[in-house]
Amino acid sequence: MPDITTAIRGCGECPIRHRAVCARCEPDELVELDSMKYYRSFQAGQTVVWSGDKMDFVGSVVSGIASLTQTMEDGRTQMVGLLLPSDFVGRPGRDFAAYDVTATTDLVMCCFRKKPFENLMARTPHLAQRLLEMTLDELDAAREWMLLLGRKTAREKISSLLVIISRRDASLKLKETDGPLTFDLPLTREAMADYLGLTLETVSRQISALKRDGLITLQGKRNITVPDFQALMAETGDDSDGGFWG
Amino acid sequence: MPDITTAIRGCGECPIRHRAVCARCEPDELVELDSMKYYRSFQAGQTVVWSGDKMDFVGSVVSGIASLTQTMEDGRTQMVGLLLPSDFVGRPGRDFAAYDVTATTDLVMCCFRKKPFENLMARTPHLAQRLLEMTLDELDAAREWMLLLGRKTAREKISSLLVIISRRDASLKLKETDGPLTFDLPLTREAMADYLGLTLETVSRQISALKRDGLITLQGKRNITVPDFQALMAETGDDSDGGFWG
DNA sequence: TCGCTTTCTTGATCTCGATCAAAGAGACCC
DNA sequence: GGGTCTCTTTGATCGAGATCAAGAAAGCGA
Repeated sequence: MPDITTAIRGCGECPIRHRAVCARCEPDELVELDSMKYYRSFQAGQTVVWSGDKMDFVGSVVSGIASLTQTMEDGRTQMVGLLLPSDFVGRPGRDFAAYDVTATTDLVMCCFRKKPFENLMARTPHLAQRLLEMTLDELDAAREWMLLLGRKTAREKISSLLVIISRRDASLKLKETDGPLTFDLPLTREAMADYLGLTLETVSRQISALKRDGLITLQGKRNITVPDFQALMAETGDDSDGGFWG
Repeated sequence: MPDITTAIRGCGECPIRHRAVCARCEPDELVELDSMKYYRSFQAGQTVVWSGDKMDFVGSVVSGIASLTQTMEDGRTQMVGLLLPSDFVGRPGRDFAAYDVTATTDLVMCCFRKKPFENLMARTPHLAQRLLEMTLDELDAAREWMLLLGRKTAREKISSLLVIISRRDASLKLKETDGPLTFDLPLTREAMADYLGLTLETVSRQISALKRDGLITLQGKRNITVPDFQALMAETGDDSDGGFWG
């Protein structure tokens, strides 16, 4: 059982972009495991690292969801990755974060101090191969997303996102895929918009439209039921066989 | 010096999606190097592999440019990667192509037969680490492109593409970056549109607009001069320091 | 040189999603 | 309960880029 040797709590404001002024970014909790790794937990909405900041660790998600986002000077933002449990973040050999990493839900990460991790990698050939596998998967996902961002309509984008989330949820629960499927959206409308390259109003309207058309039903704002998965799939524009995400 | 032991000229049908109309796909030339690798050359426009086809090799670009594209059932296409000399394509451990790979210009590839290559990888730890590096670079590029596809305007997209191409061209020629910069576009308007998530008409209009505004001049359709690189950069929406592509 | 094809440009119009604006629905606190 | 958040929905309008439609320019083979 890990021993809590440190617990830090920070504070202040978080003005996006001009981060020099940001005094409280990471009121998180830190749990020391050994000389190489430690757990850190974040509440939903907290920032793990800012793009460009020094990042002296790599890590993987233990529980919860984190997002990678890029922001332009004028504030336009695009989510470029969603990190689920077991996903890896950080680049051995690079000292600065390339993206903003944010906790989308409550989040626990297992962090490895960079130097020891790099040493481990040099000693363990299998580790690089495993990371290569994972990175290639991420690259495939990123390219799938490029098709979505570049060519899909708003309705197709929303449907695709719902399909992906419900698929993942179903696989976690090991449920059969026929019959109604119910799950919670782990993202706000705004986060969905940032992921899909839309505005939050359009996201809201398209969700309402899918509801109106009987493709989904809502309980509250975040809980979604898909009565006919195939029907929703047909709205995504993807091959019916499921393609990459299948 | 490699010995030409085989020279094949291939052909047939291409039954992927609606490609049945395609009568001749890969009239390429093959140059055997050794039991593990060989060269193949393609003319501009030829297809290296179709998405979903069996792919019993991995390879890297020797000269020319290849593109990775994804196509939806109704024909919408999105380019998801541009392969420049030294770039790698194919995934060890996967037997089928995930994307259409097309020669954008005349192209020479160095192909490695998959099995021997996988054996080599198992024996050579450094190889996986090198591939990991390259894949992480591609992932960064893909994510940069996601921001472009999701959030940039048509003018910003075109400017970004021109900046990337001119940067690469300048670095190949080892020219100083101040002063006018001249280069040939290696892509048709349609290919640019597929890369940028636009239509070819919009690409054409935006290029005309940049010309009208004095940011570029054209000699013919493909040869572009950038009189003031910083001015063009300012149109991309990116940080002035160049960010990832710098 | 003359077609013929491919590539590119430009114009007119339309539409989907953005933008601007307001109000509803919860959650939380006092 | 009221007050004040944040998140979400919905309406009205606008505009960037798509679509439809001609042509122009360039390349190429006969």
